[in-house]
Amino acid sequence: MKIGDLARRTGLTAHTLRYYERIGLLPRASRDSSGQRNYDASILVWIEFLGRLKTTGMPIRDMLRYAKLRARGAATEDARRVLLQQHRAKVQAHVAELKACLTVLDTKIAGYAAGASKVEVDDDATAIRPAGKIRARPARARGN
Amino acid sequence: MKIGDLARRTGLTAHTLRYYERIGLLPRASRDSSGQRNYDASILVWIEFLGRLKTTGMPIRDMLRYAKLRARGAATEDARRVLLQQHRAKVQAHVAELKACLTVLDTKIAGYAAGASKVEVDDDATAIRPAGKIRARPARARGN
DNA sequence: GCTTGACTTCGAGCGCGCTCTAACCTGTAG
DNA sequence: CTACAGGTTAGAGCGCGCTCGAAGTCAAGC
Repeated sequence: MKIGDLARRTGLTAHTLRYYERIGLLPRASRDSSGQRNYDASILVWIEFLGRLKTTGMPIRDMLRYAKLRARGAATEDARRVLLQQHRAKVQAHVAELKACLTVLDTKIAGYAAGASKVEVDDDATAIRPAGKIRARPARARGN
Repeated sequence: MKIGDLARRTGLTAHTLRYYERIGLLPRASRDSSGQRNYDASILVWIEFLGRLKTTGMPIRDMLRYAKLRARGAATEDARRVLLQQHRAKVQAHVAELKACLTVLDTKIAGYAAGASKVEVDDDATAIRPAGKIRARPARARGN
């Protein structure tokens, strides 16, 4: 499979696929006689999984850590499981947060629908600092 | 209330608060005799709401559209309701997507936990292109 | 008077995740 | 032989949402 086909199948652009290979998210694809990438269909599974991680908000650097563990084989399965479990917890927390926001949105929408310039809609007095986001600045540590 | 206090109360930095004012997300704060911003406590409600929008993934340019409608008063309530309803739908869809991803994660984690290098964990053959993301490039239209 | 700390404006810089351009190469159809 | 589609690389550029630095002002406390 050539890069254009893979692009069509995954919904990513060829540019993005090359970019992913460059940074190590995708393994270096084998090349044909004229240097063009030739993909095995099995890559689709991996790319889809990457898509899930991306959808759930995992930053590329973390996907990269996972990818590198994966590349090192079965010995890293524990580490990978831990990584996914931590990510899962974050996603779950985020879903809960979103649901809370949804009810706030619903309240506000209901206010607009019912009130029609009769109720003071802009002041629903909920407390600030909703879920303990204490501004712990991420500390920008790099180093793979 | 001075900007530092507001920063502490909201969890945003003073830098960010000034930035928000600059771009129009926050109304221009009144200044005291020496030019320092003096905030009314009512701003907290608005900032919290902005936080909800941000948490739910609304881009700043959309918050800006909402903020400008809000600034124009009660006549824009219909438009604001529509805007929030559209956003709500997106958020709900995103939550559904995340939940689907959670079950995928769970499957994979379970595979690692049970298998321990006995099952082939890296090939759960789910179909690619999970939720009809057809690569409609956003079309980058600017203009407020 | 002097230091300290919190504020002001303006504008540059950054991290992220792509996205695109330029210049070039290759295989196939007409 | 020519045209064209689609591939290659290296590297620059972009949109987003901040984040920070420089240089200056101001008020309070010692």
